[in-house]
Amino acid sequence: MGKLDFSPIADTTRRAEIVALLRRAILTGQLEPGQKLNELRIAEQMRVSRAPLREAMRELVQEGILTSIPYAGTFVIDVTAKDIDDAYSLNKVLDEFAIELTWKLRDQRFLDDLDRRHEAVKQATRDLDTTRQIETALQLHGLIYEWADNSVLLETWQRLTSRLQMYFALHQRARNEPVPSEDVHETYVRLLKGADMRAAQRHAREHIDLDFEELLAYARSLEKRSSKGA
Amino acid sequence: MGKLDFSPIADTTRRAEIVALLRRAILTGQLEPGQKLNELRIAEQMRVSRAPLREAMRELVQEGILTSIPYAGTFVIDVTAKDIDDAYSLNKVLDEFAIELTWKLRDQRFLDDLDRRHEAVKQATRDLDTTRQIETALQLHGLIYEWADNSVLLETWQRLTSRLQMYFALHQRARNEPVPSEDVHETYVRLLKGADMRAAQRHAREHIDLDFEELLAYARSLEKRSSKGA
DNA sequence: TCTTGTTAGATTGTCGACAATCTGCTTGTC
DNA sequence: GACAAGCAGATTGTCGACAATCTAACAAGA
Repeated sequence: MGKLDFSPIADTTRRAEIVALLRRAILTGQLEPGQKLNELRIAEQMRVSRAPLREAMRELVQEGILTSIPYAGTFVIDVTAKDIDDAYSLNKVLDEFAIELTWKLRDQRFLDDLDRRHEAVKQATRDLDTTRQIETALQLHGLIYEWADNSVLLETWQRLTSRLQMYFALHQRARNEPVPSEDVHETYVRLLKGADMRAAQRHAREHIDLDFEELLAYARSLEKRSSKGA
Repeated sequence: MGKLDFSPIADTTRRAEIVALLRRAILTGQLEPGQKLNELRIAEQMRVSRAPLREAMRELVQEGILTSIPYAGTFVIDVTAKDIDDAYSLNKVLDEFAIELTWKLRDQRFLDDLDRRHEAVKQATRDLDTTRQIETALQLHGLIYEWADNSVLLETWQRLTSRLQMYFALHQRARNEPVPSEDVHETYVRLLKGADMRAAQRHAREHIDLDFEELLAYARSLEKRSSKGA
C-alpha cells in the first residue's frame, strides 16, 4: 500500500458552486451589506434554476452572512460596529484557547507551514493586492485552529472568519489607499515559534492586528443602516 | 403611544415548520445518529413537497446536526467521543467568557430569571421527565449567554448546544434509568449570584455538570460508526 | 388632507415532473 | 468460482410553472 492519498473529488452539484460564488461575492464586498438578493435575476445570470440557488442561499443564511425575511427577501447582513466588536472580542478568547491546544502539538511541519503562510501575506503586501492580503492574513491566523485538533473549535472559527473577512474587505474598499507595508504579523509568528505560551496568548489577547481600531471607526462612521433595494 | 410592544409574528413558511420538526426529532433522539433521511418518505409523511424539505435540510446541515453527501443522501451526524470532548472543552472556555461579560450586567431581573430557570430544572427532575430535564438544564446554562450582550457569542453557544442536547438525549435514551435526583446546579446558581467572579469561572471550568464523564464513557462504548440505512 | 380600500405588478414559496447519479443484482465470459 | 460489464430500481439534483404574499400606486370617502 503506497503512502499516496487522494484528495476528495470536487463537489459536482450546482448548489455547491453557487454557494462558493455567492460567498466570494459577499466576502469581497461585491455584494454590499443590506443589499437584497433577487432570486430571479441571479438565477438568470448564473444560468441556473431557482431551486439550487435557494438551497445555496439557505446555507449562507445559516452561515451567518445572509439574512432572510419570509416573503420579503434575502439580504446581505448589515455590519454594525457592535457586531465587529463582538466578533473580535470572541476571536481573542478563541485564539487564546487555540494556542493552548496547539502548543504541545507543534512540530517541524507546523513551523514550516507557519513560515509559508507568513510569506504569503508578505507577498500579497508587496503586490499591493488588498483582497489577497486579507485572505492570507486570515489563513495565517487560521493555522493554530487547524492544528488544535478540535473540530468544533475550527468550525466556530471559520464562521467567525467569514464575518471578519467581510468587514475587512469593506473597509479596504472604502479607503482604497495603499496597504500598510510594515509586517504586523512579525511578533505573532515569532511568539508562536518560541517557548513561552503565556506570552503568545497575551499577545493574541492584547495586540491589535490588521488595523482593528481603524476598522471599528469606519464601521461607526457608516452606522446608517441603509437597506437599499436591488 | 402605549408601551405595548408586539412580538414578531410566527414564521408562516412550511420550511420553518419543517426545520423545527426535524430539529426536534434529531435532538430528542427520535432520529438516530448515522440514520439516512429519505426525502421522498419524509415529504410524504409531512404532506409537503421536497422543495421546502430540502431547504430545511440545508439549514440543518449548516447548523451542524445533519451531514450531506452529494447524490448519496443526508444523514444525522455521527457522535464520536472526540466530538463530545471537543464540544465540552470549548463550552467551558465560552462559559468562562460569558460569565466575564455578564458579570457587570447582572441585576434583579437576571437573578429572578436565574431562579426561575433553576426551578424549571428541579421541576423536570421531580417529574422524572428526562427530555425536559435536559432542555431546562441547557436553558439554565444559556442564561449567561443571553445576558452577555454579544450576539456572536450567543449564536456560537446555540450551535454548540444543539449538539450537546443531542448527545445527552442519546445517553438518557440508552440507559433509561431514573434521573439523578440531587440538584447538581446548586453550586453553579449560588456562585452566579455571589460576588466572586473568579470562583464562578473556576467552577465553570472545573466542575462537571450533567454526568459528563458518564456520557463520555457511553460514547466510547458505542464507537462503532454504524451507518444504518432507512 | 388624511385615512382606508382596492388593484396590478413583482417577488418569494411551493409543487410535480424530469434528468443525473448511485447501488445492487444479474449476466456473460474466462 | 471469480470478475467485469451492463442493466433495472431507487434516490438525489434540477427544472419550469403555479400559488401565496408583499409592495406601491391609485381611488374613494370622511
